[in-house]
Amino acid sequence: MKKNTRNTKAKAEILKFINSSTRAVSHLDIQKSLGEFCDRVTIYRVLERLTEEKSIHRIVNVDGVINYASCSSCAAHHTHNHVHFSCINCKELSCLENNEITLTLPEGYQFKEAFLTVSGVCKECVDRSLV
Amino acid sequence: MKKNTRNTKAKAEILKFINSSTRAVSHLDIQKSLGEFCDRVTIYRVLERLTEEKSIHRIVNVDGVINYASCSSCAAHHTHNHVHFSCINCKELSCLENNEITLTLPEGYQFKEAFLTVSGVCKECVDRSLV
DNA sequence: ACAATATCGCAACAATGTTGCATTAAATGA
DNA sequence: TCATTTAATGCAACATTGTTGCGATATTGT
Ligand SMILES: [Zn+2]
Ligand SMILES: [Zn+2]
Ligand SMILES: [Zn+2]
Ligand SMILES: [Zn+2]
Repeated sequence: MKKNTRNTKAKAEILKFINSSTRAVSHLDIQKSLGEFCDRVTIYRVLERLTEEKSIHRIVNVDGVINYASCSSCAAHHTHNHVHFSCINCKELSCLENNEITLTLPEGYQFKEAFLTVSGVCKECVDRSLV
Repeated sequence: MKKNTRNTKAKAEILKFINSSTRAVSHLDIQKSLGEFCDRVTIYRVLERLTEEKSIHRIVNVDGVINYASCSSCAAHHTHNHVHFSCINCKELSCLENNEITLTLPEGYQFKEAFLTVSGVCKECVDRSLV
């Protein structure tokens, strides 16, 4: 028996925030944005549900902080093996599309998923520092 | 004026543990291994120092847990851009040598470092499950 | 509308990481 | 060797982040 999920205000609001953001957001980002809208714990649980439903995907940043991003752009390739970019200046974490990677594992290893994050300076920050 | 670091028992013991391990280890792994040898806080501070001194390097696992591994094998290429492997079964996290990756960033972006971790099943676990 | 139950809020807890400060112990040179 | 300097430690207290249990609430299929 499958358990059916419900469309609640918290879920809608959180998904809207994630979808409207150009970068991946953390639990803390969401909490700050929503304010007193809902409880801290609810955010954790909604994020878990949204991830299970594949409405969003989780990205572990280079510092270990878990972030979430919309899956709208991923819908096409159906995988989350694409590259993520983490700006060391503004801390932006975003998805880089059209960046496939190929690699070979040692003999006997089974591949499941690739997590690739590149750190550096994003275009905005580069432009700002040149001005 | 540079601040000189000292060779203490805690530092020696922690580095020995990391170097003698075939996989990357977490703060918790070290704590369990050392027992009452030194304080929890000391481990945090030693890991920070060892990382600064580039005796070890940090690897963020796919679940966000920070691990540490020896840099002995990295000494040759002087970068930590190599691929890491995370076993979904035994949780092993290790460095994969001889696995260079090339990728292109969008126009205007500056590259600094690449963090690539592949999840899957390690050889040991594959063999075990086939028996 | 109503019953079933997924979800929520709250409180309490657990895990992980940080900070301040008095004490200890490396490293250095006399 | 011994005294001096100060990096490093231990401990306590705190901060942050994530989890769990449970009674109350709200969504959804009928
Ligand atoms: Zn930036
Ligand atoms: Zn992505
Ligand atoms: Zn394994
Ligand atoms: Zn490595």
